[in-house]
Amino acid sequence: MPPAPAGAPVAVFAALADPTRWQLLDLLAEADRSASALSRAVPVSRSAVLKHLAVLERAELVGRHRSGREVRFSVRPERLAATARWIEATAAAWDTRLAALRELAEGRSAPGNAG
Amino acid sequence: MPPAPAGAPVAVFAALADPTRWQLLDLLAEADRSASALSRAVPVSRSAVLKHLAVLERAELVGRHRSGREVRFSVRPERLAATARWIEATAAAWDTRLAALRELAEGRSAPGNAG
DNA sequence: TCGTTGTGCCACCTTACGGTTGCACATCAG
DNA sequence: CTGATGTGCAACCGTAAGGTGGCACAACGA
Repeated sequence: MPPAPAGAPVAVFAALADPTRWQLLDLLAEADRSASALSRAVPVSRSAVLKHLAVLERAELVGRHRSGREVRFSVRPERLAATARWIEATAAAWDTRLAALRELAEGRSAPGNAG
Repeated sequence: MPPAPAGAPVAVFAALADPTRWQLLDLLAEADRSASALSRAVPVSRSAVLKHLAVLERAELVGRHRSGREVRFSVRPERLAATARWIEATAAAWDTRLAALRELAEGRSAPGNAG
């Protein structure tokens, strides 16, 4: 159990914090696409799409691979799964603290041996 | 299983996308504190702390309760746990798609019966 | 070859975000 | 009452983020 969320995957959260980026992830979850193809499916320009893709790539949420003259992007589920696990552990840590507090409030003056 | 991440908890991700906010969550995970107390523990002003808390509160990651003239803030693990579950499901959906694709690449022309 | 489509990048604009200071008002301790 | 501390705003500031258009060059198709 992680005692304290010292180094949170902030880059991943930041990447996930934009609705347009989720649109792109949505599209990429269906099928790999190029930046140009994506820009035709979302209401922003290719340049904007490219920037979003760069953010997602830095967060390791998407990958790229050439296919002829095209550059296809694809989702990377592992990073997302790892983040989910990390969050879960953090939530559990919070919960543990609150449960201990609740125990005190119950009136059980000596909850075992904690100092 | 969610077929597609249509409505992602973007507010939560945005709230989690700032290191200072994580500092505050860290502190609050230890014990409930007031905005003033928090501002003494982090290198930013009380106003900045207040703004961060407002963001976290909107994302339902923290809660508040008065204690005399003070307003104490506390972490809310459920929202975080729910987000973890949501991410997990999304990652699983991505993984499923990629696994199906991989199956095709394997050469198994008829992957069971999927349409 | 020539047109079309895609990439890679740059300069630019606008707004939201993280941060600050400042002040009026409430509340607790002496 | 008085001082100290805390809350609740509001005004303001600098920077980065999201978005745009444009252009040169590469690669595929007829």
